[in-house]
Amino acid sequence: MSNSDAARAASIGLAVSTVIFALRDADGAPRATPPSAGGQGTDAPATVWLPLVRRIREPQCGRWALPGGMVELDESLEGAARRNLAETTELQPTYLEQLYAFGDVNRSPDRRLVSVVYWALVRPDEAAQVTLGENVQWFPADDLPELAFDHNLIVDYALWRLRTKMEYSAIAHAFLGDEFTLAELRGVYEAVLQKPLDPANFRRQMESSGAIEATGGVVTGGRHRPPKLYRYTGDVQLVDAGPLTPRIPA
Amino acid sequence: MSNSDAARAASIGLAVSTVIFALRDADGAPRATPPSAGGQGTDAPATVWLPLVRRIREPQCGRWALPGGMVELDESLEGAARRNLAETTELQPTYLEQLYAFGDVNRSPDRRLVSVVYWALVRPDEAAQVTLGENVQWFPADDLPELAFDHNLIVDYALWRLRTKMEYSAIAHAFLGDEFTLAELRGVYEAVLQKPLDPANFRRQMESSGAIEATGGVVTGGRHRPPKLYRYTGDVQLVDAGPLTPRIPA
DNA sequence: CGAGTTATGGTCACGGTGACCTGAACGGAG
DNA sequence: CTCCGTTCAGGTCACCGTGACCATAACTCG
Repeated sequence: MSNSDAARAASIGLAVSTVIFALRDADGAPRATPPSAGGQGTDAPATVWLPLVRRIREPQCGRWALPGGMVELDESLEGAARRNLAETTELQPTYLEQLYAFGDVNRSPDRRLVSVVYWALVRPDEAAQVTLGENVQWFPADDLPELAFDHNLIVDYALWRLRTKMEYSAIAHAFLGDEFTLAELRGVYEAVLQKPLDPANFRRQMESSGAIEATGGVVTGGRHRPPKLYRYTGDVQLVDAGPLTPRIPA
Repeated sequence: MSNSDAARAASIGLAVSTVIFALRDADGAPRATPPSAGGQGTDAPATVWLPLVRRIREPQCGRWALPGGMVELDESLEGAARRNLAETTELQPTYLEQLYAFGDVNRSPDRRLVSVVYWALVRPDEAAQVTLGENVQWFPADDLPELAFDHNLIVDYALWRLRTKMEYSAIAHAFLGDEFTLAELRGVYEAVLQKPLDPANFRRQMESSGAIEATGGVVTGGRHRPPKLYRYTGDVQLVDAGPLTPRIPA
């Protein structure tokens, strides 16, 4: 329709970034309890954390930013997100979903840049493997420094999506291993939603949802009645993980 | 990180497309009742329709496709969507929200193309102004021909989003004028959700939600008790219309 | 005026939820 | 070995939103 759109549009840069969420202890410790092993069970309240990388190039050199990079010609958007994740943080997320495409004209001071942003959930034991260093560190999601570009806005939006989706979808297990106790699962909800939940009511809701089933095993070693282990059945759809997700039939 | 990403990525084309939804009579008539005027009230069941444009260039020349085009260097993504809408269908949507970024490697046979897709809701009186022709026509959203590229997938996803969001958000009024009767509002829900709703229960829910208020006016002329007119209060947030939407405080 | 139609208001049974209580099953202290 | 503190696990109960349904109101048209 316009005169010279194809030629001009070719110079818009296309990048991907990812907001990676993991649960860690409030003091920053990597949340010892991997998949509910016999460990003495960290019961300190967990909070939401995310890894950031320090920019080593202009513009905004030195500032913390979301991991990301340009999209290659021969990779999909999600593929580009996974590649950048592996390259910068060595993470292979349990859950990965597109969040939003940010494309304001002046969001990057250099050239015109459109970023397709993904958000990811990783298990604590995975998160612990992130090689920290001068240029990669974990930050509490609710108390971030001033980030590069519009990344503060992006993280806030991703955090809102995480908390909203946690209330109506079954994504909590992406923070846990294959087997988990109800207390651990409840801990995930409490960490994300930032409010205590009644253990008995939580149990009733989870059991009636059909999303989990008992494995038969229990966890011994605690100074109390041994809790049963559960796993996700997969019966409950992960609602709206994108257009390619099989939808619940009407 | 990679070797030549910036240079290669520069040649990925960035486009926007929009799925435009409007309600029309099942036979395709433009849904006479504009903003609940004195007209004799079309009470034929409405269904969801969308306008498509015929491609006049290769690739996929001749096929029907979503209205859209390339993003210019000096316009935002939403701005590009609005411009393309105005250019191809002369529409200024009441509601416009980003849907998803589609970026599979082979979704366009020609060159690598990433499309940021928006979805829009327009009022019937607006929709009636769309200049139809050989290359612009309305189609029922649930019975589409084979479209160009991956546009069938896109429309299906947009339709799923519309129906899902209709159940928990207050977007129905985007299909109506400033003032409307509860029957008209209920008709929107019934058309989108494809199921009849109890008039009395619907009234109760709408009134208790605080989303609407009576204007004081009524509609006379029907062969029955005159219904009150309502308007949206704006108190109820349009949930999740993107990162820039003010969020409900915790 | 009566018939037909929709608007509007009310009742009632049911299911899910939050608040709360009680017993079960462990480890540890004495 | 017993008592105790803890969490697990199962249950009760009041409340509220919902769907199904009934009744009356208020208009037009024949």
